[in-house]
Amino acid sequence: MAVLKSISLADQVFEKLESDIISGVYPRGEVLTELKLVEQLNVSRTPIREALRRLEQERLIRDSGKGSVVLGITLEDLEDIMDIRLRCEGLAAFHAAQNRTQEEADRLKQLSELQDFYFEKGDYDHLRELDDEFHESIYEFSRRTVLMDTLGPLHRKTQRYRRSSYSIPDRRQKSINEHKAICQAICAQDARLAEKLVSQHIENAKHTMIERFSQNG
Amino acid sequence: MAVLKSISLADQVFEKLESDIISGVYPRGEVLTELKLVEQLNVSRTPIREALRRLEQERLIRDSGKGSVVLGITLEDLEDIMDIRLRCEGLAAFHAAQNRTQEEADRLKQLSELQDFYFEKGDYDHLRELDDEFHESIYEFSRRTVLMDTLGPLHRKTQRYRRSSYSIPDRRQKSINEHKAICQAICAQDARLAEKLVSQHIENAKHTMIERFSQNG
DNA sequence: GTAAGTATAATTGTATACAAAAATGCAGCA
DNA sequence: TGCTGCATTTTTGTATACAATTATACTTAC
Repeated sequence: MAVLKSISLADQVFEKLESDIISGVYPRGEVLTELKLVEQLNVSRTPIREALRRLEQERLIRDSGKGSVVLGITLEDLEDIMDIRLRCEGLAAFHAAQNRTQEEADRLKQLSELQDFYFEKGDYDHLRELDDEFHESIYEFSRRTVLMDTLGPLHRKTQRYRRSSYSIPDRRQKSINEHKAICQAICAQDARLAEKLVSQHIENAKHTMIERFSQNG
Repeated sequence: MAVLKSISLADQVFEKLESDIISGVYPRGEVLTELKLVEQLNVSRTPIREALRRLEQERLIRDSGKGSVVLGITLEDLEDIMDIRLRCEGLAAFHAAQNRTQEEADRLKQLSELQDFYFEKGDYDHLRELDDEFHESIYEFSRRTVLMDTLGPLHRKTQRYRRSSYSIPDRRQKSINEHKAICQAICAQDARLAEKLVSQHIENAKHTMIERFSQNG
């Protein structure tokens, strides 16, 4: 039978806090003390401390000497994150086009088709999840650990903003089409084209996000 | 009197291990167990565990279930690191040129002049330290936390390779001159020029490093 | 001699205990 | 009333204790 790997409490706490900070459950400026988290999460301080040290390393919180201050992702952060992705994510696509296996190419094609399906159905939550998986897959298929480890966390940090920008019908349609073109380039192992298309895709996504959030404040 | 901030054991352990892994004291593949580190470093498991979790987050080690396996920085990693810096460090310089204070401009000018001085003296260890500080200063002066937090760790991870490439006289001289030009652009608040010069500088540095290490293996 | 099984070691995960530092609050006194 | 000083509480840093799991080695039976 399949052995389910038990995930440690420390990992669970990290994942929960990371997700809650990125999604805004804990707003910027909120102070997290170890004791409060012990009560909220019903685990001892040890796994909580390990999770906090990792969150610090990701700059999602800052140690203030008296509790950890939530930093989260500001609009300026978002702008820089998208600037970095804009410049580097094409590189991941370049390597992915070169290093992908046939199974991985099929998987990408499948993801692209599923996006069409859920778009027709109007299931936009599912659509956004597929968007996440599409980009994470490109990192993974590049087989470059530095790119994966650099772009992965940056991508995850855009979650809250991405969710919102997916509510714009026009952008939604265009994004799906861009994914389709990227998928074709990677399947055809056209590394240069894949690189160029991904850069353009991120550029477009950046402008949509920034415009949307610059208004709302 | 000046109050010396006491650094926690966990931070000390992290800094020592990070430095030792990056510089190659612990070679790739070596297994670090908590108990061994307890004996070597004479601290309890708690601070050691916190340091290990942070090193994992930086992908300098990997948890194997039975000890932490040292990953370190491979030549492929170096190539990707330099590719990312090549694309993004100019952006940091762009913001630094716009956001620098007068004191920071002066500091940069001072660093550049010190490099001339130690070059004349033939003190190349000191020269490399100044190189480090020059680049870290640009990240800092950009006032962009995402860029600082992305480029800082990547830059630090090149340390071992950088040290060695500084032993090439020709590159040493050119590097100093490039720094001087970058410094002038930032002082003149010419953001576009600073961006371009930094990109070229990293490109040159990358080629020197890769060439040098591709031979030696 | 080999294999199986059991006892033992090693190792990590989690909780708790204890210490030190800093903040808080309260009481007493001017 | 307002301030000072001490006690209390809060909070983190560090060490240790205990549990669970897995690897190791030894012993015994065949």
